[in-house]
Amino acid sequence: MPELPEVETIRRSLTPYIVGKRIADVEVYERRFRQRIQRDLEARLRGRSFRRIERRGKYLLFVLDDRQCLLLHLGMSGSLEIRRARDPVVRHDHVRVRLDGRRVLVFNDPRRFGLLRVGNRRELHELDRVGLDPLDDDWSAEQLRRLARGRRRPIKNVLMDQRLLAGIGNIYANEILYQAGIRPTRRAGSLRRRELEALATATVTVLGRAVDLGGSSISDYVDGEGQPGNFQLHFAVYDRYRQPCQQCATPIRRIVLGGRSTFYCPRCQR
DNA sequence: ATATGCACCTGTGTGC
DNA sequence: TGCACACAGGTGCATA
Repeated sequence: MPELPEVETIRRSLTPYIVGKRIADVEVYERRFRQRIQRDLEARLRGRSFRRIERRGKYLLFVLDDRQCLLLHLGMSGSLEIRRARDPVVRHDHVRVRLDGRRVLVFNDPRRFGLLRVGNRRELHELDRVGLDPLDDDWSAEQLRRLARGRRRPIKNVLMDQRLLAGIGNIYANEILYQAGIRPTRRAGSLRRRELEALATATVTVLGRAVDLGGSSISDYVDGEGQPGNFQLHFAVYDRYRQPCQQCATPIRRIVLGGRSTFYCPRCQR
């Protein structure tokens, strides 16, 4: 579910509830994830305080006061929400972090594709493999050119490769390519300088706009306060198979690329 | 280097 | 109603 804009929205919405707060207690109800939740996760968290929340691509990093960090990935269906400590535990609530007082941070994940792990930064090697963040200040067409040069893969696959660019998933790859007027199947290495510039710009504008709108809520995504996002109201192509392109009215096409549904306008994207 | 398929899971929508 | 099936925001691995 969550891509960069949703993860960033969650990060921002949780920050005021989390930063400076002490962890009064931790309850784990389910450890069977793709990567099993550590046996001593509760012990490592209990009594610690949160310094800040960082984001790297689709990962959230909760920095604690003892050089340890809680690394979290929401996978396909994960959510993080602040609730009242007395609220009932519901289906697929797997971890509850009780903050002092009446609040609790709840990790809920029906499909259990998420990841939750405590360690110091060098132990969290998942982060070694995440690429450039397109919302960082140093992101540029020049950077994108380096990533695309010589590659024969479709540009959409390059955008979604987390080792190259961090944070872009299926929704935003489709939307960014539409905004840039580039067909998802184009070989990355074949893009002209002007196209790469348009693509680098589209990356920033689309992701930025999505963050401003609180991300996309298709069926179930909500931020840390339970609020849905609104970017789904502005999809140009994603999930719009056969619907008219908003610029030229040509029906949107759907193909499969890298096993993922891919949507584009055959007229506006060349 | 790259492409494909599958595995990991549950939930939802569709057609019969 | 029930059932089978396709598909879903992600990632990692095995195989070609």
